[in-house]
Amino acid sequence: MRYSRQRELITEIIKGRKDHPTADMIYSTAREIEPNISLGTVYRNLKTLSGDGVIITLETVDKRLHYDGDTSRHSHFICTDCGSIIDLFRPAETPKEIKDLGLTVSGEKCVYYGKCANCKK
Amino acid sequence: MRYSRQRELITEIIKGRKDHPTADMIYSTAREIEPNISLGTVYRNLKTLSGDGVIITLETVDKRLHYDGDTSRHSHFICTDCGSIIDLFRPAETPKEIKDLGLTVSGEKCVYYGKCANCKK
DNA sequence: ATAATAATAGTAATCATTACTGATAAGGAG
DNA sequence: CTCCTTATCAGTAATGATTACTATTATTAT
Repeated sequence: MRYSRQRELITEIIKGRKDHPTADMIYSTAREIEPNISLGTVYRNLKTLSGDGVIITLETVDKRLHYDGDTSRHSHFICTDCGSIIDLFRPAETPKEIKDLGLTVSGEKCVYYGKCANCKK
Repeated sequence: MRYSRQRELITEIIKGRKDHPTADMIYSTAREIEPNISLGTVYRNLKTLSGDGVIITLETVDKRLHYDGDTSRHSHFICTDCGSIIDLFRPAETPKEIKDLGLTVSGEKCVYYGKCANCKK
């Protein structure tokens, strides 16, 4: 894979934030630094980076993909009221059932839904 | 909510199968019994049924929504080679961290990715 | 420096899902 | 049972995130 200034920028943007931005959010941030960067370029590189395990892709309740620069094993909580995504850094252990079924796990996405502390009031 | 023959049929179809069909798959099955049923009707009712907790909506790796008639608490394994979805009926327990953060869980979606026994050969 | 070809910018196309509209039918009131 | 209100429907158009395409640019091995 060749170096590209655009991919470098996109990677920096995702790694530099602790939330879970969409392609569009990354695109608008990228344009502040690289005004001619194309939305297609953002999408293409997000896909590449995700495929290479540099970032993580999250399918949430809205129909857009969200990206996470933190590739350490962790889960997510999504508030069904305000939509905020909260990291859970102490995820549950992988079900033993998987071993019994002869499956090999390469990744996991655990999302819990409910109300965050703020929205409970 | 009023009764409708169409919603009844859609519910029966989902509850009657053990896989995780898309709206389109449900639509084509429904048309065999109710030839004039509309795709929009299928989508509208799937959304309603999901909102009422009668069925579960799954966001998978392909970009279409899959539906699960089994609402008991369980997780899923998705084979990244063949795309098959396997039920895991002994899911991991919910992370204790959630309680510490003051979050209330109403639902969860845990998906594990990897290779199924068949594709490992 | 040059050639080969990844990667890009800009734009068009795709396609799952949603919205819209006039017609139909569920089901409560009289 | 008949009428009326309005949820639901069939059919079709619109939406919008993502992908595909193409001529151009830029990386990197030789």
